[in-house]
Amino acid sequence: MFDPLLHQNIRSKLMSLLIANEELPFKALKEYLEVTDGNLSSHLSKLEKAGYVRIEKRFEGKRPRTTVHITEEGREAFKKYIDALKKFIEEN
Amino acid sequence: MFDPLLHQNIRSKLMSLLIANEELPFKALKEYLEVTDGNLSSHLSKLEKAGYVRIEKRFEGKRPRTTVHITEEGREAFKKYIDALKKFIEEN
DNA sequence: CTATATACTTTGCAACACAAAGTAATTTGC
DNA sequence: GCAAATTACTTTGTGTTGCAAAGTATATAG
Repeated sequence: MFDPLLHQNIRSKLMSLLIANEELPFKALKEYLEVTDGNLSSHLSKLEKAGYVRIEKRFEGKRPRTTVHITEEGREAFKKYIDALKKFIEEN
Repeated sequence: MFDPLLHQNIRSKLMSLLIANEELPFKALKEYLEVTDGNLSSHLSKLEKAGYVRIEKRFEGKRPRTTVHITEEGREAFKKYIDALKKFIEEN
């Protein structure tokens, strides 16, 4: 079984972006993924709830600045997911 | 974007089985995939509606015998999907 | 000082994934 | 030989998802 949290279009790409970039702002993710604000927000909540990402809210001057970071748990889960995909591909 | 019809746990494996076996009976699929009848039935309908599989109902003696076959369209879609996965993996 | 923009979150809803119940024929036990 | 269990599915019901639209709150522009 592929981790159902990661075997999903937006979330698999989101995690991939977070692996490559230690810290990504909400807006950047939104643009890379071409999703609406609400959609991204709900996917992030789901990943956060699972402990795969950490969401950091701080202020830059007076504007809110939400950045997303992958956690160790998220990194491991993603690695496992990629390994499962590799195995799947080898069989096909 | 991964084909959302194929980027799903049960359906990606189902299609993989159909690629490897020219014809598979309902029951065999059910056992390989470890799903309930209803769940398999609905996934098959979805794939059939998309033109990815052909569902053949014939009688073996007097018992209904439903077998599932991949279509040319399904084969192509799966190939594209696998290629997309490969690309994704190479980047990760 | 109203109007537009930025940066999100909450709400609402259609589509989805799944199991449980239903249907129909068929074989088994007594 | 007929009730009970099995085979082979389909339909129904329901909680969960995925998504966009609307909402909130502050900030900048005209």
